[in-house]
Amino acid sequence: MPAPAERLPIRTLSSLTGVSPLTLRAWERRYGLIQPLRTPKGHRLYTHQHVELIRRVLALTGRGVPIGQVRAALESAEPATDAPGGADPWTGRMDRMAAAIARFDERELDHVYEAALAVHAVEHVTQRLLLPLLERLGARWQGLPGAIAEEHFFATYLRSKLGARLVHGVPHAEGARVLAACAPGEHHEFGLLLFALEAAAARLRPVLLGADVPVDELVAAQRRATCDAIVVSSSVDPAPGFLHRELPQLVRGCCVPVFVGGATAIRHRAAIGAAGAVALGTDVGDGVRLIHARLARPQTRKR
Amino acid sequence: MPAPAERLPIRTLSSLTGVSPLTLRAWERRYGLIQPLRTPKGHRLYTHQHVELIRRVLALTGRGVPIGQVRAALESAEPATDAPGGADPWTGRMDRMAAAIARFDERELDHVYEAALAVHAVEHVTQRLLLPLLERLGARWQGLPGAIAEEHFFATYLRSKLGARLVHGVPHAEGARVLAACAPGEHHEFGLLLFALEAAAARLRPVLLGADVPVDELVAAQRRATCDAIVVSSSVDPAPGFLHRELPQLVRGCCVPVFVGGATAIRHRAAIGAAGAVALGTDVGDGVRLIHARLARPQTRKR
DNA sequence: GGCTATTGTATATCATTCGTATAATTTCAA
DNA sequence: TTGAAATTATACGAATGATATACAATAGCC
Repeated sequence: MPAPAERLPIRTLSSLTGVSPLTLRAWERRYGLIQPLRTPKGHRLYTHQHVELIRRVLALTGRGVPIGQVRAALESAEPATDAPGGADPWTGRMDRMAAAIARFDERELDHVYEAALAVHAVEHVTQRLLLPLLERLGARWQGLPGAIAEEHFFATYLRSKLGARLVHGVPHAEGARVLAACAPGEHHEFGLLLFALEAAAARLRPVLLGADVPVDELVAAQRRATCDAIVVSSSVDPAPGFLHRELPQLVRGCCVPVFVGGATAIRHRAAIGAAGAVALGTDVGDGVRLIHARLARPQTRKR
Repeated sequence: MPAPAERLPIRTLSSLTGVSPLTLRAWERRYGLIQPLRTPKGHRLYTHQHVELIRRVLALTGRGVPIGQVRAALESAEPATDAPGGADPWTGRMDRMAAAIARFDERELDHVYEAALAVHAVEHVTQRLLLPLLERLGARWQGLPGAIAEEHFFATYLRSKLGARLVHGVPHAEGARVLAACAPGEHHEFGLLLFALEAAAARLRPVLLGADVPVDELVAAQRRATCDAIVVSSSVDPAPGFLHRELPQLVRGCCVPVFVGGATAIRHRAAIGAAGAVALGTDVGDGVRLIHARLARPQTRKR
C-alpha cells in the first residue's frame, strides 16, 4: 500500500487527532506549531508526520505543559508492534501445581512451571496454565481455612517469577509506556502481572504500580511517569463510586486513553464505556492488541 | 536521557506537589525559595528540577523545620551532597534512585541497582543502599500527593528484584523450612523479603507468604507445609490484640518456635517474650543466625 | 495576659491565555 | 450551479495568573 504523498485536509487531521480545525488553525497562527503545505489557493495540506506531531503536542499538554510553551519543549517519541498464541497437555500440570500449592512446596511448583516454560512460549503458559489454574484456585479458596495462606504463598511465588521475567527477561523496549495498576480495593495482582508480562513481550513498557491504587494517585503518576496509556485491573466488583465517579474523573483528569481489564470489564462494559474508558476483557493477549491498535489510531478527545 | 525542557505553569507544579499556587508565590516572594523562569508577560515557568526542590522543601517542613529556615537548611545540606569527592558512592546512587522513582523510571532504577550489585556484595547493597533509601523515601512520602503511587511502584520493583534473586539465585537448599509472613495489618514486605533472602543464603528454606497474614492462617499453613519455624515480620505497631492474644495463641497452636522480627521486635521485646516467642530485632543477618542457633539446640518448650 | 513574628490563606483588581464563535469571502466537488 | 467546507480576521469569555494587601491561627517572648 503506497502512501507516498499523503495530502490530508484539515478536517481529516482534526478527526485523526481529536483537535478541532479551529484550534488547529489557532495553534498555527498563534504559536507557529505545525506548518502544513498549502494548495495554490491556500488550503492546508497535512501529512502523517503532522499527525505524529500533534500527538506529541497532546502528550505534552496532557502533562500540564501550556500550549504556549509546547513549541519550546518538543522532543522525542516512537511506536511499536505485537504478537499472537495457542495448544494443550495442561491439566496434568495444573493438578501438580495445585497440589504443590496445597503443600506449600515451592520446589515442585517451580519445577512444573519451569518445565512448561522450557517447552512452550511464555504467553502460552500464561494462557493455558496460569490463568486456568488461578480460576480453579479461586473456586477452591472460597471460604476454606488456610485459603488465605495458600493464596498469599502462590501470589508471592508468582510475583517473584513474573517479576523476574519482567525485569530481566525482556530487553528494555522502546514502545509506549503503559501505567498498570489495580483498581482501588482490588488486592489481586495476578491479572495485572500477567498483563504486564504480555505487554512487555509486545514491546510496550509497563510501569507497574501493583494492588489497590487510589484513582487520584493514578492521575499524578501518569503525569510524572509520562505514560501513553493507563490500564486498570479489576476482577472483584469495585466499590459503587468507582465506575460512575472515579473512573470518569480519571478519564477527564489525564488525556491518555484509559483501559479497564479483568472480570469487571465484562460485567460492566457499558458503564466503562460511558465513563470514556475502554473495556478490555480478561484475555491479556487481546487486551494488549487492543491497546496497541488504540494507541496507533486517532486519539479521540473526550469531554 | 534527561527530561525534555518542560515549562510547567504554576497550576501544574501545584498539582504535582500539593502546594497551593498562593503558597508557592508566597514562598517565592517571602523567602526567595524556588525562582522560576518567566514568560515575557511574567507568568511563572517551572521545570522538574523545581518539582524536586519542592519535594525536598516538603520533606524538611514535614520534619518540623519552619519554612523560613528551609532555605538555610537546604544551602547547608547542598555542599554535603554534591561534593562527594569520591568518598561515598552510596549517596549518589541513592539520589539517582530516588529521582528515578519520582519519574517512575524503572530502567534507570534498575540500572543503578544492578551497577551497585556489580561492584558490591548483595548484603552490602541492601545495607548501604536499599535500607537507607527506604528510610529516606519513607520521610519523603509523608502525605505527599503521588506518594502512594511512588511507594507502590518501588515496592513492586523491589519485590520483583528480590523475588527473582530468591527464586533463581539460590540453589534449593536442604535446610530447615521457615514459614515467613508479615503480621496481620502489616503491608510492608520489604523487611520480610530481605530476611528471606538472607535466610536462603544461610541454607534455610523460607516459605514466603507475604503481607498481612492472619494468625490462624499461619497455624494451618505451618501444619500443611511442615515447617520447622515461623517468622513474623512487623514494623508498624501491630493491632493491640496481636501481641497479647494472637501471638500467644500462635505459639500454643503450633509446636515449632515462633520468631518476631522488625521494629516491633525491638519496641515490644518484653511482650513477645511473654507470649513465648523470640524477638529478633531489625538486622536480618543476626536474625538468621539466631534462628539457626535456636533450631540446632534441643527444642525447649517455653512456658 | 498582651505583644509580635511567622505563615498559610483570602480577597480585590487587572492582565494573560487559549479554546471557541462569528462574519465575510473564496474554493471545492457533485 | 449550488452547498459544503476552507480561508482570514476579529472577537468573546471562562479559566488562570500576577500583584498587593489583608486576615487568622499559632508560637515564642517579655
